[in-house]
Amino acid sequence: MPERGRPRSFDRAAALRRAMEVFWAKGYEGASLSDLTAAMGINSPSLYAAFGSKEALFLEATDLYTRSEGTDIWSTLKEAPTARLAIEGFLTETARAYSRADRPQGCLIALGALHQDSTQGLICQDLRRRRAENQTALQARLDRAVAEGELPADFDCRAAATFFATVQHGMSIQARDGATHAALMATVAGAMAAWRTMAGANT
Amino acid sequence: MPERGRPRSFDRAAALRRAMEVFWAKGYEGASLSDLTAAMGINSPSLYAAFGSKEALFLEATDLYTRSEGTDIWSTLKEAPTARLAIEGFLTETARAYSRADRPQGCLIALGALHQDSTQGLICQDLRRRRAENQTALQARLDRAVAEGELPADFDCRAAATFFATVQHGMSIQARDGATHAALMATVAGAMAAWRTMAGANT
DNA sequence: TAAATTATGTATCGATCAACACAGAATCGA
DNA sequence: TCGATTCTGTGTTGATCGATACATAATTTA
Repeated sequence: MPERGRPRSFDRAAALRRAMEVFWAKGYEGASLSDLTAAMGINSPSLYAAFGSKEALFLEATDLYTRSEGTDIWSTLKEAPTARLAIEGFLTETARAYSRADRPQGCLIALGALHQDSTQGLICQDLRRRRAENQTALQARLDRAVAEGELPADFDCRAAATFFATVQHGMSIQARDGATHAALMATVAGAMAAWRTMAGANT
Repeated sequence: MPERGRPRSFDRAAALRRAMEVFWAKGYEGASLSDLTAAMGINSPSLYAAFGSKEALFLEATDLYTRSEGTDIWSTLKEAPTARLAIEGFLTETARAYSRADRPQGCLIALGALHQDSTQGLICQDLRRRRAENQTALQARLDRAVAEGELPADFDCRAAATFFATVQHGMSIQARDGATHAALMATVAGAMAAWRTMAGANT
């Protein structure tokens, strides 16, 4: 019954993916409707009919980003057998994802809208929430390791999660500056050097 | 002889400082001429007469930023007696500078223009150059420590500089997300934990 | 086939963008 | 005092921003 009237003549999911790539490369402000409609292959009335507004399109695009581009990173974090391998895998997957030749460099969540503004308060807030959720996921993995006795009880999971999340954010800027995969891995190595001090050499 | 014709009725240096704060808070794209002229207390023709264009104003503002806001961070790096204290001081000063209540949070150089665009290619390029210079300064300090025998000859100065520069970039995003000074210091502690592994426990 | 419904393309809306034309005002050297 | 020079405020420029009005096309239900 949702099939009444003239059917849509374009692939909504494909158009959303194109929009995601534009937002990813140019940020929310930097992506104009002209950029978006050109990449999506549609005219603006079709965009508004299908997605509602530029804001709503961005929110849907970030959702798609999290579901498609973020899965490797966050599934590695959760499924790795030890906390150390979880953090190392998390950062290694980040280095790989941020330096893919066929994708914009860096992270849409980290770089999409950093300057709060009256016209994009909602966007900023949404990305900020997503970044906070990521940091929470990091901390949850470390908390689990403490609960399972893998890490000492006095391990500061909150501080460590803050640190590793910050490193990941920095890697977005580094990648935007054209850093190679090897350069990003140098940062990963540095972060894992911190791990050895924080968790002890035996973990 | 530069005093001919009607004298300027506003303080050019003070106006530049106001412009710097607007760019710092909103980024290059996000700062409109209305924002700038309102903060500077002048009309747009005065802005163009005194600074040339929005682009030129931004470049002058980043220069002022480097000279005024960046001095503590980079003088600490150069003047600290040991490499370890240099890095620790560099990061500690960063944490302080990025979380000042009377300033925008994070760094103008890191956050001012991350999305390359035809209209702001020059701006992006300039900020990128400045970020590269900062990383070079970090590496130079570490190179010096190796040359002086403070660090082992096989210490990877380039990788370490990449790592600490990346941490600093991440702290800008962290600060933009409202991180307290204490939270930023948790990241500093993480980075210094890496130092202990990289340079050995005795440095 | 007719009525209802939804999508598309063209063309445009008012608002805002960065930048400037122009005339009057304020200082200079002569 | 006077011309030359430079700055200031008002008003406006063409371009672009995000978002729609409107007529037409394409489908479903009756």
